[in-house]
Parts: sequence; structure tokens; C-alpha cells
Amino acid sequence: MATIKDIARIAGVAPSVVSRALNNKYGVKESTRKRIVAIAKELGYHPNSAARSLVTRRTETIGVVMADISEPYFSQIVKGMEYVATQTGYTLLFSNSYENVEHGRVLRKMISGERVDGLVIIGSNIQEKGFIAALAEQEIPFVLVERNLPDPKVNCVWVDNVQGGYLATRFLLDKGHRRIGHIAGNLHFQVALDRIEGYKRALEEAGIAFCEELVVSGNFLTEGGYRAMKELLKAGCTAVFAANDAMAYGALQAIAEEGLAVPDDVAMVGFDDLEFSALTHPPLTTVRQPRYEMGRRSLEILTAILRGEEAGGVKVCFQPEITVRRSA
Amino acid sequence: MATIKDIARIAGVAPSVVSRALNNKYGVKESTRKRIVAIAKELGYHPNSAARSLVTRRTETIGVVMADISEPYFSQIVKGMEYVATQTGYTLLFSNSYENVEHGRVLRKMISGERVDGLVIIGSNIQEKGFIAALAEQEIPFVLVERNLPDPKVNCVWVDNVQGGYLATRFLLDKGHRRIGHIAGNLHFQVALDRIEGYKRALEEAGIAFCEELVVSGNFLTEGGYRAMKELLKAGCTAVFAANDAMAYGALQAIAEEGLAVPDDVAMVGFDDLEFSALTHPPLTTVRQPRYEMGRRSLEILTAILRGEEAGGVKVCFQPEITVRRSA
DNA sequence: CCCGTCTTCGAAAACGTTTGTCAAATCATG
DNA sequence: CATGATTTGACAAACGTTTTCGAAGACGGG
Repeated sequence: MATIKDIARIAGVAPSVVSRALNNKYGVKESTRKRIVAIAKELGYHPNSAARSLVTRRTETIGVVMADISEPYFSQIVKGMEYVATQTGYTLLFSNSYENVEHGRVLRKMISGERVDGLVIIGSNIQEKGFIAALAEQEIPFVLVERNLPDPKVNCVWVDNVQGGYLATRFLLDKGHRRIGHIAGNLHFQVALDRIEGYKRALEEAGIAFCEELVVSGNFLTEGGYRAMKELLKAGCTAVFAANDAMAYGALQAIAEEGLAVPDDVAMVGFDDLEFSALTHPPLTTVRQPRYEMGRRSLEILTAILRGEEAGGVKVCFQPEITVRRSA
Repeated sequence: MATIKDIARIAGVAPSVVSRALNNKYGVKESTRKRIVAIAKELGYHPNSAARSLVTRRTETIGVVMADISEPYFSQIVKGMEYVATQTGYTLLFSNSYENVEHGRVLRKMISGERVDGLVIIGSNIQEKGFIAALAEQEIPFVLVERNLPDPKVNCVWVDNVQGGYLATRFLLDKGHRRIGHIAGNLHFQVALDRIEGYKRALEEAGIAFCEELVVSGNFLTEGGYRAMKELLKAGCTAVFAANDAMAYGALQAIAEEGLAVPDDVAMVGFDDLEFSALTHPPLTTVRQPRYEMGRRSLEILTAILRGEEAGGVKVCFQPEITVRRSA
């Protein structure tokens, strides 16, 4: 593998000049730069990133922490992030936290080993408040996705979840439903709480009393949605708002098993608008999160901060929209 | 951030001793090792990975190249890889090739910048034969997933696709179908060709003539499956084997749009057994690929090679099984 | 022709590790 | 106690960059 010294030797010049030439830095004559660049290309030179980041103290890579990259929910966010990463020359380093960022052995390695210049953390849960605070003390910039923290210093991009919950519930209300169940997410996550809040708000606005047994947690997973729906069916309701699409899938399955029809017997609206939601039976009416844009925006913020073009403390709240299909 | 020198100073010892102590190397008294380890823990020391890999010429990270990480097909493979990565202490670095590994700017950076110790390449296409050959010339070990190359030196883990195609078609044959369509994948990929081959073989065995207009390519995407199915419907058939589940989803949609019933009017079997396939309407009968195991196995091979425990040239072929649900 | 300014380049230090070599210290053995 | 063997620790070089600083060269103005 060719090094900067090889190039220097061939070009009859000092290594420092090569470095400057290749990095388009001030102080090298245009003709010699041309010559050096040509030699570098010829040798197929690529800078050794370890050596570089050892001195610059930058790695040009960004760590991305999320619960589980195999969840389809994250795919579009990741794609959006990747778009700006390739634009800006950053490399993305993913790490699954499996629901608990704090326990991330990998995260420690990322930060302490100085492997990443910045971090984006998707969907941290409530209990990790202390951890996030500690992170803020460190020197490493980060942005939270799918979470809004009151701290004015931390960067957040999220979707207005109470508005989303409101929209979903309101939609069902407008269809004439009065007894609307809710399959909530994992209550350790603020998004779950917020969506419940939106649900309550719409109910209240319509003058309908909140009914404890009509909301049951499904833990954000398809299987949980299935179980939750079985319960709701017992409680009896004509419509349900599921806090995410994955649970709505399980719920649809549970409904089908009982021989009931959607939306005639029970209407369903989800949250997220995953790709697959257009393919369920019937296609799912759901609250759309602009996941790709959220990913994009979050990385734009982080790279801007890393480039020193932005001070930090950016808050971006996206507005959800309801995409209506045939399940409600 | 604490360095090895800080520890050395506090412990009253040379930096080299600290290094050896922390890495459990020969030549340091147990008592001083204990002392050093204690200090390191106290300071929250983590080795700077850039510095380390600069001298060791190892990064302890493995690059993973695939078409598009947001495709659900890859999720389980990735999960399997991640399992052994965390076991063995390797970090995974993902890179989307968007169907053309060769064009991967990121890949160049990975290899030439010496950012990765090894590579796993998932689903490279046929045209990239030259590229793979070139890669084999380099010093960097790699394993191909979802592809079997005749070269005895390259490591491959794949599933027996012609057997899979055979199984699917044979299943439909056994159900009494005689006119069976096939929605093929992107013909630049060997897997697509192999699955067609299996389809043909089953047909031949049953004494049914291969019929050109009954196989149409859907490019492995849901939308392509939809379009392909529309064509097949015109050609007329009572069953179809789709080369992957994503296309089967599109096909099911196309069938539903025509007001036909699955499996009564037309039976459907897919390939992959994605998570969603249990949730389609009706649930999809499909050929199962052990994706998690494939990911696991591929990384086991690679890490073994990197650790010097394995010579290379490993070939692992998984046998597909059919998981029958209700679409056929 | 001299002096100051500006441009171009080179030398060297630094980043934080690992590792080979060698000296010192310890220990066992006779 | 002397000797040799063995353990333990120190020193220094090396990995491939970037960056600071200063030297030398070019050049123009007076």
C-alpha cells in the first residue's frame, strides 16, 4: 500500500508537501501539486485513515445507535442519514442497542475509543435520561431522533406525536366511532406516552370519557399488537388506534382470526406508514412519519455542527399527516 | 481522555509496561498488572483505536457490503452477523452498494484506507466477476454471501437456489397445477438464474413443456412483482412461483385487484420467508432461506480467517425448506 | 543593487499505541 | 556467596499522517 512518503520520494519532494498538495492546502505551487496528484493517482494512493485521525483527532465517521436495525421502522431513517453521509463524506457506524442505549458496550467503544466524531441516537427511552445528560457533558456532539428533550443544548428531531395521536383518533371519531381502543407502545418511551396523550385529547374534545380498559400496551411489536387486540376485542370496541404499524399488523391478524371484518366490524389506524402498510389486508390507514426526511435532517444537523457551521441546540419537529387507505 | 502515558505516570512505570499489562501480554508481574488495571479502570481508559490500528495494522472492523440495508431481506442476515461480531469483538461497517458493488466509493475507502480487516459482500451480481477476482488478488480476506463462485479460494455461503426453485415448483405441481408461471428476479444475479433453473427442472420432471411467456422478470422488487403478475394474468396460469417474497407481495396485490382469490383462482409461492410473509393475505407459502444462520456463518468464517484459525476457501451451502401457509 | 514581502518548500514534532531489544533486578542453584 | 538463569521493566523505534515553524528562493519596488 502506497504511503505519502512513497509519493514524496518519487516526486522528489518532502512528505509534508504531498500532504498539503493532496489536501488542497495553501502553500504549494500549482505545477507541483499537479505532479503530486498524478503520482498519487498512479499509485492508487489512499490516505491511511488511522494515521490521519490519530493526528487530526477526527475520524469522519458518525455513530448511529438504535434499538434494532432490522426493524423496518428504522430503514428509511437510515437511508436518509446515509444520503447526507455520502454527500458530506462521512461514514456511518451502526450499533444496535436492543432497547437500552446505556448498556451499549459498542457505544463505549465508539466514544471512548474516539472512533466517532458524533452520534445520532434514535429512540432512546425515558430511563436513559441520566445517560443522555452525561453524554451532553462530554465533548462529543450528538442528535436525538424520535425524542424531544427539554434541554435547550441538545439537538432533537422528532415528529409531533401527540398531534399524530390526535389525528388518528380524530379520524376515527369523524367516522362516527365512539368506542375507540388504543394499542399503546412500550410505556418507557416518550413517544408511546405522547401518542396516548393525543388519543386522550381527541376523545376529550369529542366529549367522550377516557376508558382505562380500552388502552392496552403492545410493546411496539407485532406479536404484542396481536395480544393487545385480543384483549380489546373482549372489552369491545368498534375501532382502534395502534401506536405503530407493526402492532397494527398483529391486531389485523387477531381480528381476522375472530372472523371479523376490517373496517366494517372494527376499524384500524396505525402509526408510521411503513412500506408494508400498503400491502396489508386491508391496506392500512395510518399516521405518516416522514422517516427519510427525519434521518436526513438529523444528519444535516450533526454534520453542520461537526463542520462548525452550526452551534447546536437545534430542534426540528415534523408534522405528521394521515394517509388514508382502507382499514378505516 | 486518558492515555497510556497518563496511566504509566501514575503507576510509576513505563508506557510499554502499561500496554503489555492491559493486553495481558507476557512480561509483567501480576501485582503491577493489577495495579495498572485498577488505575486504567479508575481513569476510564479506553485505547485510542486509531493509534492502535496504526501500529498493529488491524482495525478489528469488518466491512459489510450489500445492495440496500433498508431491504427487509438483509435484516436477518445482518442480525446474524452482528451476533458473532459482538461475540468476537469486531465492529461492523455497513455500506450500501445500490446494486453495484464496484461503484462503491465507500468500498474503496474501506479497503484502501485500511479501515477494515475483512469484507463480507452480500449478493454481488454477475457483472462484478472481474471486481471480485481483483479483490481476491488483494491481501484482504472476504466472504461472499448469497453467491457461489467456482474459484476454490473464495469463501462462499449461499442457499441452494436451484433446489429452492425446484421445491417451490414441485409443491405447486403436487397440488395439481399444470400451468405455473414464474416471476423471476433481476437476471443479472445468479440467484435469479438458479431459481429459474429449479423451476425448469421441476417442470421437466413432471413432463411439462417450458413455456417462455410464463416467466417474466420482476426485478426482485414489490412493484416489479405487481407488474409481472399483471402480465402473467394475461397469459393465464393457475399458480405462480415468485423468485422472492417482495415480488410475491406485489403479485398478491395484482391478483386481488383483478378480483381473483388466492389460492383458489391462482396459487402463489414465494422465496425467502420474510417476517411479513406471515402477515400477507393470505399468509404466504414460501421457500425459507435461513438468513440469520447465513449471516452468522459468514462472519464466523471471516473472523476465523482473520484470527488465523482457518485457511480460507470455505464453501457453505444451506438447504432451503418450504414453509407452507395458505397461499398455495 | 538592496531590502522587504510573498511564495514555496523542508525539517521535525506530534498524535497514542505496540513491540523488539536490552539492562536491571530477582531468583534459584550450586 | 557467586553464578547463571529468568523475570521484570525501560528505552526507543515505528506506524502514516498533519501541522508548525523556519529557511530559502523568487520577485518587485525603491
